[in-house]
Amino acid sequence: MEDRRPASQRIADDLRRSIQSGELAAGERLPSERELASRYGTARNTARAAVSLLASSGLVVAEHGRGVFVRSRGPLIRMSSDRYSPRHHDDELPPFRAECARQGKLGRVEMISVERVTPPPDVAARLSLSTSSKSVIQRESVSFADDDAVHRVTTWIPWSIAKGTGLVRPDVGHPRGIYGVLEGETGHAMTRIREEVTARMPTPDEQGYLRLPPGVPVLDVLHTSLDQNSEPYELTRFVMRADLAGLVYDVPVE
Amino acid sequence: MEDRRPASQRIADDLRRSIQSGELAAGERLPSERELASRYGTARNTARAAVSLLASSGLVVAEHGRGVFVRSRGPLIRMSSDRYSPRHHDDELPPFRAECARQGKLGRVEMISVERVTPPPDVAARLSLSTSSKSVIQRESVSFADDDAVHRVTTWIPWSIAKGTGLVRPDVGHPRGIYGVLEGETGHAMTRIREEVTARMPTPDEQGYLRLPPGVPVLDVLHTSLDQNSEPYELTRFVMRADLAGLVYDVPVE
DNA sequence: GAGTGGTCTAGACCACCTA
DNA sequence: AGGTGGTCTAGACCACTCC
Repeated sequence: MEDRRPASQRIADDLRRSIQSGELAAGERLPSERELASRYGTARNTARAAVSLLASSGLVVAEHGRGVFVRSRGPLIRMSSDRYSPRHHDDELPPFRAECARQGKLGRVEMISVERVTPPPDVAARLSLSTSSKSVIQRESVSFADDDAVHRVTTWIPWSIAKGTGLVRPDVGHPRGIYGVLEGETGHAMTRIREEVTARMPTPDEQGYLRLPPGVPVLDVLHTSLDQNSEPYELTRFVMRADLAGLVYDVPVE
Repeated sequence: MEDRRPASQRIADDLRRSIQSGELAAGERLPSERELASRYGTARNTARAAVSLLASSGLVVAEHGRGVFVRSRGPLIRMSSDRYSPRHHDDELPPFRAECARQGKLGRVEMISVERVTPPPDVAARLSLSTSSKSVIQRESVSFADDDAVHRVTTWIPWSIAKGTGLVRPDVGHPRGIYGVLEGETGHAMTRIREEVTARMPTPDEQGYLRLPPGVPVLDVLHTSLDQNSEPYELTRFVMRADLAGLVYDVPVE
């Protein structure tokens, strides 16, 4: 009966197995830390270490005063590459809200700010701008599905393009949103997009405004729109909760 | 001089600030846990909790017996959507090794297994197969850049297609790899791809074979290849270290 | 009030690395 | 040998939730 593995890992492994086998179903409460400690004959801290291993890998979530619960993973909000397609120009709902509706959720977008700012270096580089002062309009918003913040969206448009359009104000007022304005009022039609996708753990402020439980990474998508001259005219960064949202690319092989 | 925040968080915040300001540069060692404890007048456990907060968000990495070090983040290995393009058919190096070379690294792929298996349900569904027994060939490999495991690749091909080709053996022996075989010997030409992208924390076995430090999420990409009849004929799952690799999609708006 | 997780203390011993 | 992180103990008090 050798047991070379540390007690905390043994407890964590036992719990993980119980979860994966379905013995502990999604939403169910784990034994309390004190219960685990006495059951395994360890100090409470040790049982607690085991639970926090599972928490930091996103398997369970602790609720203060209530217990530790198995996280449930529903279907993801899927941001598809065809969300910019002309096929969808006459849709009733914008892509995010349509996807939420498809899953029986209520989509909602909350505008945070619209400002003329100096672009961060990675943004300036992709828009072929010098990092000269206040050369872009920055629009920030947060998208919700049924009160869960799903992603934060930050859009940058060169001031030289956005100047004089409705894009400098929070309410856009165009049936097709900012892309409608960009095509209709400034003549930039989207012909290609380029999206650079990474994943990482959230920063503390992202944890804050997305209300992220520990152990949930974010998808970080840097989107560039190219116009009919293959020139970049708009950049958007999506920071998405990876446990609530995913990406789908459906593309031709060229 | 109010300090309502817990001491461990205060220490973590101070360290985070030092790192972000560059005061603690990438690769540098943090003060030891005992040093932090005495500096802040807390128990060692408290200082340790602070450090492990940073570790689980991927900012630092602990090395047993040596210290805790600020993680450096180099440029990512970028898997681009054009890696399947006919434009690259005559390239000297396959896409992964070419990308590594571009970054001065040595790319290498290690074959793990080639087996005839019963497909997992999500795979069977996308290949329009019943989950009947052993209906696919499964090929597994791990890709390395300079001794770092960057991603694990699992490919499934329906047995009805792979039967009788070189795909049932580990060494493929075609200049263009498995896609060359699929096009040349079975007549399935790739016309579209569909990639479903999510991110999550790794499972314990992924932590093992990718040698993942804590606090590093993985990108989980489920790739489907469609042939000239828009039928799926091959599926691949990439599980990628998100701190070493990213994705790039460069696609037309249709 | 009883039970839960959140934080903390002040020790201890072990495993690993550097010298 | 001495310093580092890894694990653990046996307590304590606090904050929150539920009844």
